[in-house]
Amino acid sequence: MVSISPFKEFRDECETALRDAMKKTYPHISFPHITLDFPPNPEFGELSSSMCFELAKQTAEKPREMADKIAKVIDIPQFPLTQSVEAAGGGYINFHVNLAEFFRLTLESARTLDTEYGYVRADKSRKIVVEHTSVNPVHPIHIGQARNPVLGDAIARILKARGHTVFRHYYIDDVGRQSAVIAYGYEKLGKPKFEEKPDHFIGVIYTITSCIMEVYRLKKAMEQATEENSELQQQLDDWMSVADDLKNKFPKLFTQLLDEINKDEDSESKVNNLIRGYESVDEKAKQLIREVCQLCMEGFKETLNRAKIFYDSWDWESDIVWSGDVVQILDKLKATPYVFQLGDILEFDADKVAKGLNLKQKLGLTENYELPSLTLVRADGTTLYTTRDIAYSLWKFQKAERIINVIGMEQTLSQMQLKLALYALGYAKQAENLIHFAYNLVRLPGYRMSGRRGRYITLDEVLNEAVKRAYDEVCKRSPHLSEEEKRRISNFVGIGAVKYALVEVDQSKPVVFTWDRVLDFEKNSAPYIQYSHARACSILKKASREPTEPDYSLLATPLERNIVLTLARFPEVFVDAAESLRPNAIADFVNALADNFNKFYNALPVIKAEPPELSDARLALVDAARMVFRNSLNLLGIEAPERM
RNA sequence: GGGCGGGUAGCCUAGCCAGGAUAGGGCACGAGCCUCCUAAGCUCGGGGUCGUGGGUUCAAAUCCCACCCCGCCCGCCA
Repeated sequence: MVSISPFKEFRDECETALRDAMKKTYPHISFPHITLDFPPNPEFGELSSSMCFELAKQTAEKPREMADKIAKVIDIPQFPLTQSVEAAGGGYINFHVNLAEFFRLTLESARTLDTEYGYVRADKSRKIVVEHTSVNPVHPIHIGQARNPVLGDAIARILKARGHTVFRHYYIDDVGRQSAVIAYGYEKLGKPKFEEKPDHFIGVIYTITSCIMEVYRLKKAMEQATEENSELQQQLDDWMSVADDLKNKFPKLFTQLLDEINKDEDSESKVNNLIRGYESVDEKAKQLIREVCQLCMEGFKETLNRAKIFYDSWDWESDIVWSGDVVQILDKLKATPYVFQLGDILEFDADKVAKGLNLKQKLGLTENYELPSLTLVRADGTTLYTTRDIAYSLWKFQKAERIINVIGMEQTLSQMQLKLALYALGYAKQAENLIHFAYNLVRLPGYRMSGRRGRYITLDEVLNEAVKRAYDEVCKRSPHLSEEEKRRISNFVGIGAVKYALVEVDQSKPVVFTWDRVLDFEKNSAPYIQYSHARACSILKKASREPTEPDYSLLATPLERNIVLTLARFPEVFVDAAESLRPNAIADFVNALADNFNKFYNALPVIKAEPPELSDARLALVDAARMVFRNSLNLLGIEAPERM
């Protein structure tokens, strides 16, 4: 017999047993749902119910008396996976699994399903767009942003394994002010050719240009201020110190850009002209901005490919604008009662939608919280990011029935406004299927990373350092390997370590970046898990035989029990991770498996175990563990190596 | 001021949605383990007011209320 979810078979047995027993012993008591938990201690079995504590209220009995009665009437032979049932403690009902049967079911299921084991298909396969990364092409991807592609890629992989058709989209935000600033700087430098990685060079130009312009703007504002303004002064001081940094780091570029920008009477309006020109398909602006963005994107692709993160679609924001979709959506919005003119600008009344359609509770908002309105169109007629995102979202909904936007939690409000705009337009179904997967920031100790200020550690640097550190480790541990093999291993170890560190923590928690954290090659890290997988492979390779005559009743140690329970639960963990969008649940799970496996590895022989039936049973166990390591790591986009 | 998210040993973290038996791990620290399938490993040890105070409950890290601390958002930025 093969099960797609072995532990669930046992769980279902326990549930059926409890229902049957309740019918026999307490036919008149109603019990809406049966809860089964993992007991804290192996002596309490593998599943346990505390339902008697609750139900005892309806009888006059003590919970323990009820538990005794219920346990007594359960007909064990009817349940092949169940070894015994007993009442315990103050009123628990503990179920002990029939281990030999359970080993057989779990190991044979894994063996049969192999690359599919654990990947429980959803009842209904959906088309899902996962939009992730979408880093603006104005500076290299930094480690703060890198949490996005790693999480997004894992989510896409998990949903695909769940049986959905997943499209991974990258939204290239080339329409806003930032792209215009970098394009402006790039042109001022005479569209230089450069040797280094394009996104890195563009990041420098962007930061310097943006900084010079910011200093100008603030100085001007100070001059115009009638009285002393300490806030402005503070901002100016801040940017002046950024300018000093940049001048020291890039003296030639800085001076050159400063000179060129000085030649313009009003750099601000030049940039604004670019923004306007780009939106209205001015050929020169179009050519210039596309060129810069394209260059930067080449750099991104190089980095992301290296991290084994791929996309199905690269969506240019400008295409959405130029196609007329944005204007069309604006017209439709104007026809609703939720848009109003405020001076020269057009506003969207998000609160009115929430109130009018009675959505506040549904959106998790308190009734008296007033949602801020959203500016749709600037006084100069250009649109804003979220406005364009409305059109983009509807465009995505042409491809899929559900959209998951992997976007930082600082954009919660605008994502909410976006959703409300869909409601306002009458797309309630789409609005409900628009999911903001919000993740918390990655910070450097002491300060937040800032692209504009050039304060960041790039993903490239982190990957390089990780691979380098991994290389040193490989040389230390496996000096006999060929140079090529060492390089190959250090590559997947280093990159795996970085990805694992970013996916391991619950997405709602902030992560403070330290090298220590990311370059951890010990327990609770990708290398630790990869190593465990490699160990399993190594045993199987050395054994070089199939487990033809396993006797699962010989697997009697707690170490073996723990492994099989973990393996059997993988499908349930997977389903939860997929349904709740919690990739870190997979990371947690596979790390726990590695713990169990390494303890087993250390304590018990496999190949040399006697009798051969025990050796075969252990081989089957190791093989199943190998598959679950591999299948778990696949979900996280981390390589499962056969040796390292 | 309002909204959202977070607060679990020196540091990091799981468990919280669906309340149950002794709050799991990891790092760091101390003591051990390679004639034996890979020591990126294993064994043992100390280390906890689960932010604070109330409430609900037979039972609260978990649910409710209030408060405190940290972060983010409330822009004609994205």
